[in-house]
Formats: sequence, C-alpha cells, structure tokens
Amino acid sequence: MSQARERGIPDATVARLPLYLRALNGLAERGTATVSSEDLAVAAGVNSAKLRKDLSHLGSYGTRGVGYDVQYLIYQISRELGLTQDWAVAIVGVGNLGRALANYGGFVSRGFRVAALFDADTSVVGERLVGMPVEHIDELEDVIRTRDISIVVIATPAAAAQPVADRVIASGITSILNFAPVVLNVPDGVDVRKVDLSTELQILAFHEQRKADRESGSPIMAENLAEAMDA
Amino acid sequence: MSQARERGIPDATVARLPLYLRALNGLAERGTATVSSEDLAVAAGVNSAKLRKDLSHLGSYGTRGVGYDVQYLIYQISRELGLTQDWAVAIVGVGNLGRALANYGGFVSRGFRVAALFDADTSVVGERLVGMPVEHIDELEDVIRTRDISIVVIATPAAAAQPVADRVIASGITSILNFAPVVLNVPDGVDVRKVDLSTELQILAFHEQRKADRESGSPIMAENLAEAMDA
DNA sequence: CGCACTTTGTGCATGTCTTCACAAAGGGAT
DNA sequence: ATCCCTTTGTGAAGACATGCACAAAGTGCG
Ligand SMILES: NC(=O)c1ccc[n+]([C@@H]2O[C@H](COP(=O)([O-])OP(=O)(O)OC[C@H]3O[C@@H](n4cnc5c(N)ncnc54)[C@H](O)[C@@H]3O)[C@@H](O)[C@H]2O)c1
Ligand SMILES: NC(=O)c1ccc[n+]([C@@H]2O[C@H](COP(=O)([O-])OP(=O)(O)OC[C@H]3O[C@@H](n4cnc5c(N)ncnc54)[C@H](O)[C@@H]3O)[C@@H](O)[C@H]2O)c1
Repeated sequence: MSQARERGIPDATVARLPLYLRALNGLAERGTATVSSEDLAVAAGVNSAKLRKDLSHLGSYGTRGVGYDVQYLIYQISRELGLTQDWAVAIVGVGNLGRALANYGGFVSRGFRVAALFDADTSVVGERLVGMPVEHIDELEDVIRTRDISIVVIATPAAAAQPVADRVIASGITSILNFAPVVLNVPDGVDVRKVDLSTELQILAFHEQRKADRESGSPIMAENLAEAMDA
Repeated sequence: MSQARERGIPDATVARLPLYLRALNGLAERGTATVSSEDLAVAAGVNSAKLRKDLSHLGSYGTRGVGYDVQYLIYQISRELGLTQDWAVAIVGVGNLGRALANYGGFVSRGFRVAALFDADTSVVGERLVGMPVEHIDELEDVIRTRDISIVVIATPAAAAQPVADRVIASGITSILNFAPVVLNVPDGVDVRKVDLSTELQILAFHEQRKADRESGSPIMAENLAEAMDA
C-alpha cells in the first residue's frame, strides 16, 4: 500500500504546495468542482507528472478517470501546510519595507495574522498601522510570549538582523523570514527563509547577459531580430 | 584539462554566486586580502566543498595552499553575473511595495539602476520618487525602448500582472521579477523570477507545524484523522 | 633543495528531484 | 455485464546536486 503518510514530504514538494493551493483557489472562485492533474498543472505552471507525484505524498485524494475534487484538495493541502490554524506573525523593523508588509492584505487572508510590529526608532514607535501600534524593540521578548507569536519577519537594516534574530530565537521562535541581506546564523531546529531582491536581480542579469552573448557571438544562431525592431 | 569555460554553469551554482559575492564584499570591507574556501564557506553559510565546486565552474581562480584573492574573485564573479555593466530596471506598480523598492538604496549600488517608474493610477502619475517622476503606463513601450530598460519589476495587483507582462515582453524585455502572486505565462526565452511572501510563510508554517506535532502528539493520531474524513 | 604543511580542484559515491510511461482504477454508455 | 474512455498513482530511468576524500599544487622554513 501507499506509504504516503510516512512523515517526510520532500522539500521540493512542500515548496510547491502553496502554488497548487493558489491555483486551486482560483479554480474554486470560478466555480470549478473537479480538476484533472493536467489542467491543474497548467494553472500552476508545472509538469503534470510532477504534480501528481507531489500530491501522492499527501495521500491518495484523486479519483481515476475524474480528477481531483477542488474543495477537498484545498482542504487537504491547507491542512498539510498548517493553514487550518492561525499563525501570529510579528514584523520587526517598520521602515519602507516593513510598512509595505504591514499594509499588505494578501497574507492576512490565509492563516496568517500580523500580531505585533516592532521598531527601535522612538519616532516610529507609537505610530499606528493597520490598527496596531508600533512597539519598542525592548518589548520584543514579552510580546512574543504573551501574544503567542510563532513566526517573525525581519525587515531591519542588515546590521540589526543578526542581533534581532538572536533575541527572537532566545524567546523561543523557530521560524524566521528574513528580508535583510545577510546570512543569519541560527542553531539547529530554527528555520530561516530569506527573500532577497538583489540576489534575484543578479540571477536575472546573469541570464540576460548570456542571452546577449549568444546573439552576438554565435554565427549560427545570429538573428538580427532585435535590430529590425530598433529601426 | 578543465572544461570549466564550456558554457553551462549549473543553475544551483548561479543562484549561490550572489551569496558568495556578498560575503566577499563583507571581507573586502574589513580589509581581508585572501580567503580560504573554508572561511568563505562559513561566511556564506554553505559547505566548503560545494563552494569550491561552484567556483571551479567559473575557472581556476584560487591558489593552492593560499586560498582566493578577495578582490580578484569579486571581479570574476561580478563579471560572470554581468554586474560589470549597468542594468536599467523599471518598476511597474508604485503602490506600497513599489514605493519601498524604489526607495531601497541597496540594489542601486551594485550594477542596477532604477530608470523608470510606471503606474496606471493618475493620482500617482507625476509624483516624484528618488528624483524620478512616476510615468503613466501608456508610456511603457516607448520608455522601455528609449531608456534601454532590460529588467522589469512587476509590483502591481495580481490581476494586472499578466497584461503588464505581455506588454513588456512585446516591447522586447526578456527578464522579469514578479512580486504579484500569480503564475505568469511567458514565451520561451523569457526569464521570470518571483518573490512570494505568502509562499514563504506557508513553507515556514509547514515546518513549524511539524515541529509542534513531533513534540506533543504521537504520529498515529494524524493517520486516524485522515481516515475519519475518508468515510 | 627537500620536507612539512596548507588548500585547491575534482573523481566518485550518494542522495534528491524530475520525467516518462503504463498498469490499475473508476465512470458511463449500451 | 461488458467495453471503452479518461485519468490517477507509481516504478524505473535519467538528470541534477551534494559532499567526501584525496591527489596535485602551491608556500615557506630550515
Ligand atoms: N525596501 C526594499 O525594497 C527592500 C528590498 C530588499 C531588501 N530590503 C532589506 O530590508 C531591510 C529593510 O529595508 P527598508 O528599506 O525598510 O529599510 P528602512 O531603513 O526604511 O527601515 C528599517 C527599519 O528598521 C528599524 N530598525 C533598525 N534597527 C532596528 C532594531 N535593532 N530593531 C528593530 N528595528 C530596527 C529602523 O528604525 C527602520 O525603521 C533592509 O535590510 C533592506 O536591505 C529592502
Ligand atoms: N505589499 C507587500 O508587502 C506585498 C508583499 C507580497 C506581495 N505583494 C504583491 O505585490 C503587489 C503590489 O502590492 P502593493 O501592496 O504595493 O499593492 P498596491 O495596491 O499598494 O499597489 C499596486 C499599484 O499598482 C498600480 N497598478 C494597478 N494596475 C496597474 C497597471 N495595469 N499598470 C501599472 N500599475 C498598475 C496601482 O495603481 C497601485 O499603485 C501585489 O500583487 C501584492 O500581492 C505585496
């Protein structure tokens, strides 16, 4: 029989589940009741065999000859990702980025709730955003414990990120989303994910350069398409 | 002999080069002249064998018994990533997030330059940010061509992202960084990278839940729960 | 020069992820 | 009840990525 329930969903699969969930929510909004792996794969922009294998890790939730029940699959993926419960998130660093994040409605909708905002700058502390006061970073430990925060978003300048991480970890946090451009040093058992704008741009630049090299360097592929457009 | 110069650096390696570059810049600022793969690996938070293999794809730039020359390696990685040239970036969608990105000094510093800002909202158009006026989305095609934009950042609401992508691609853009929570449909030859806050949070929630399960409950309970729903 | 020491670059084994391809399973028509 | 059509779930192969372990290459000292 299936050993899907054995603990151990591959990381690559976990990283795609949110993608499937989003595609499924789109289908649900349009009133679709069932969907085949082929159609869902197109909506999520992946290969259908990969999608089926990914879903098979959660269990056997499809019906052969029919497809997947959209609502049921939404529920199963949500449960697997832990979205059937509410997660209290704190944002540390209420600058340009921290403000944008706090004002962002998109992630509050599904399972996540901004429960605290912190900053070190006394001219920012006390300011209200989305019905919540910015609190002083000195309150960090207390608030994390009393408000049952489980995920911390770091949006401070690079230099402050490691000290902030050390403090939140000392307060029992084991999940951090880091926007500061530094490699955080954390003990085992703490998960850090990072969002790094400049890394993404650099990767794009690498490929962009390669495309440019190929056009001007290889005689076989030479297409003066770009020049035709300029004229 | 080494076939490192053969075109084809693994994607996984390309994704780590920016990380190494950042670590090297940190060392350079502190005046370090040479660094061993071991030390650099620690600074970048990776395994040293992996780092050496990654660097070997660029060429043989180290000295056995000594290590890597920091400045030289910075130059080589920068060149490989295409950072020795200037990339003109446009930001489409000047809302909460677009503003934070435009104001962000961090990526202007290294090879990237914000060369245009676009929005569809006429109450935003004309506003000045970082010494640059927000232009109307109707100008998109003209500006992309005349200002030699090569990378476009999409920070519009989800619904606008695909139409915007279609237009920038029609204008010749082949590199897009997408912040909107949608899968963009693009032709071959166009690179899209996405930054997705809610995906990251969901991945953290998954692991957080797993940690909680392991602590409190026996894994058997989870299995019975799933079966209860099947009935 | 020769020797001890350091550190790179890489062959190889191992592990993880992707993709193909198809048997097995279900639905519906006759 | 049988047949045909669709679609899942997965074994197996291939592609890709990681990490060990060490020979080769360099430094510097006596
Ligand atoms: N703005 C962007 O688009 C963007 C993009 C990518 C990365 N980042 C990174 O995100 C981080 C924040 O960027 P930003 O543009 O919002 O910067 P910012 O300077 O506008 O905001 C940083 C905020 O952190 C606060 N802060 C400083 N030290 C603190 C501490 N110890 N504890 C709590 N708060 C503290 C500051 O008072 C300030 O309000 C930076 O590390 C930046 O590199 C920003
Ligand atoms: N704010 C965040 O922290 C955050 C985080 C993750 C993802 N996102 C995503 O980033 C995107 C932008 O978020 P935001 O908070 O800045 O939203 P926002 O509503 O504040 O800003 C969107 C801007 O895009 C403009 N716009 C709309 N249609 C346009 C079009 N066709 N062409 C050009 N401009 C157009 C709007 O006028 C507005 O100024 C959204 O897709 C959001 O889901 C935001």
